[in-house]
Amino acid sequence: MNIEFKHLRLLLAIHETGSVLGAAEVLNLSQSSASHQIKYIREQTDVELFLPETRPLKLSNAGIEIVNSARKILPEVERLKSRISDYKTGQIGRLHIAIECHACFEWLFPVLNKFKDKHSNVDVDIKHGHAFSAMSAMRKGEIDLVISSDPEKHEDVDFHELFSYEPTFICAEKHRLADAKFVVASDFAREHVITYPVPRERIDLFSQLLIPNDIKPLSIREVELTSVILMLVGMGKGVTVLPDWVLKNSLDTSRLSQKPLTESGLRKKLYAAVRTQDTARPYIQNFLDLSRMILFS
Amino acid sequence: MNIEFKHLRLLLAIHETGSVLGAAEVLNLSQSSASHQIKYIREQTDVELFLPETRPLKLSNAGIEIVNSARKILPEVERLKSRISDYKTGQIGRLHIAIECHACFEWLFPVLNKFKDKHSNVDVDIKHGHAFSAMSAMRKGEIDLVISSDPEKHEDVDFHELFSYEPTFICAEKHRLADAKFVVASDFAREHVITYPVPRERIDLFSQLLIPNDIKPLSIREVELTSVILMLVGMGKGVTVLPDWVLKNSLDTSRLSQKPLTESGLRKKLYAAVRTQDTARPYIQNFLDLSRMILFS
DNA sequence: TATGAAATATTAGTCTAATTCATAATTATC
DNA sequence: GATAATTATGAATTAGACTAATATTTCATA
Repeated sequence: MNIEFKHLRLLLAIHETGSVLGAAEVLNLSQSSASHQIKYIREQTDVELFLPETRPLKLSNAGIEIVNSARKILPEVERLKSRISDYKTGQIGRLHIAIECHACFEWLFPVLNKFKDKHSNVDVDIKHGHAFSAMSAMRKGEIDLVISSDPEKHEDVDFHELFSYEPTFICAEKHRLADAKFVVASDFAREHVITYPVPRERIDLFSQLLIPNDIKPLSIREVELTSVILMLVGMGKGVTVLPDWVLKNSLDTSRLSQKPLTESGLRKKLYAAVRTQDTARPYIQNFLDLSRMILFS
Repeated sequence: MNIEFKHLRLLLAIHETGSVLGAAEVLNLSQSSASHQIKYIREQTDVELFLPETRPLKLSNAGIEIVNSARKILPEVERLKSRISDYKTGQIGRLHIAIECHACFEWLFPVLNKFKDKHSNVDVDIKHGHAFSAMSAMRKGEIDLVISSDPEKHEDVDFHELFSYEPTFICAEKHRLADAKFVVASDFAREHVITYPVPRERIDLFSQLLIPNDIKPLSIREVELTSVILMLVGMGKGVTVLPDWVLKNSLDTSRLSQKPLTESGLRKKLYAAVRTQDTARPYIQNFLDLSRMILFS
């Protein structure tokens, strides 16, 4: 037994207009075509669809069954079509984000708050557990955007530059390095370092300075929250390296001193990676715009 | 934008098998056909359905939207098909009954009780408010079966004989007519008649005896319930005429006397009218069988 | 970076089936 | 009973769905 959407639409239209001719007009069909379709449905279902000799044409109980189903099915199809349209215009969608850069939470949260105002129908989430494989997870469709500081080349992935930042040395204001013009790698050999509990290679201080220069700090203490790191540093429990923007949003910077790393200072860029097929999506573009602006607002 | 059931089925199969080829095999399609269909869907929707370079093939967020809709729509279609099948085999259906004969409730209720045991999925109901127009209401599809004692000729309606019955005179056992061999029309001129609150023409006593002979009883009292009529008759408040079967089911017949009407007795037949297109339906036949047997069980 | 195997895309041709026009049949209405 | 309106049918046309053959792409080896 084969039934198509058009048959459901036709029966529904007949039910509503009370005639085959009227239904045909509503559906922009010829009367003949409508008649043929009805014949086809009868052949397929082998039930009487109408009551004989009634005008306006009335449906039999079996016909009513079909119309009832049509009333469930057809709106669902229309809903699907409009969801596809909404998807194209970027009104709906999914934005599941993975961040490789731990300090990025500091600016990501305000960005997402603004984002949600505009795109209430976009499913926003921050996904953990993709630390190493964020890029391949994105290519597999598990996540939609990766915040990363080192772009990789992939056919199907676009890297969008967000902004550049400076990893800076931070210590207590009474620290021995608080008055230095800048800090170099060897300085860390005498320091207790406080940093995030993530692999060393993903921390600027290590990847940019300590590993290349083969320097080991006196100790490394791992702390999850940026504000707690700053508090410990302020108490003189150690020093840290964080992006320059972090102190901008910190409540209490009075007891902290911020210095460039190396004489010329370090520079890093932050990127948002999205699938090429998603790059043009309006809400993606909006996310990029918001991210680029957030540090200057 | 046009989407057909087959497209939903295909995307669902691709999602489940993880490849176009696998989906094509499941759906008994050639690989080429499946590929063409995908192309068509992409043209229609203008969205990317899949993530590039993933094996097993993964759906994009838009593709997932479609699959989600497919999971709602396709089962609904299957449900419709199986309802149509059930309808053909008589497992489901509607049996909305109108009765012209008021006393028929007496045997109709037990019939329907038995009927419901066998046909739990048939929507059974007794419809009032069609007293005059029951036949045309049935032809319009508002009801499905009419219990009637006078068949009319209609192209699209079948009358099925149920059983014949005898309208009989009933009075209290100490009534002056309690010992008569039979009762004739003129006898009623001296009687208080108790009957149903329905138009006279639809009451056997009037249509068969009193109207043809132009006889008027002393009074007419209208009572809804058969058992109450019998009680009043038993108390000597009047006499009545009811089908012979009524006393069979009555609890207390001891104080009542039952007599034929006219020397030869009256004979009437009861019919069930159904639309011709419904006559062959299994549950209709079963209803007819049960009705024919009920008075002899 | 070649190479072969597997999966997907494309092309062109065939065939089925949907639509339409013209017309017939039916039904309603006066 | 005649006429108008509606529905059904037949034949021709058109559209489009399927397949086979082939090309292309992708993947995993070497």
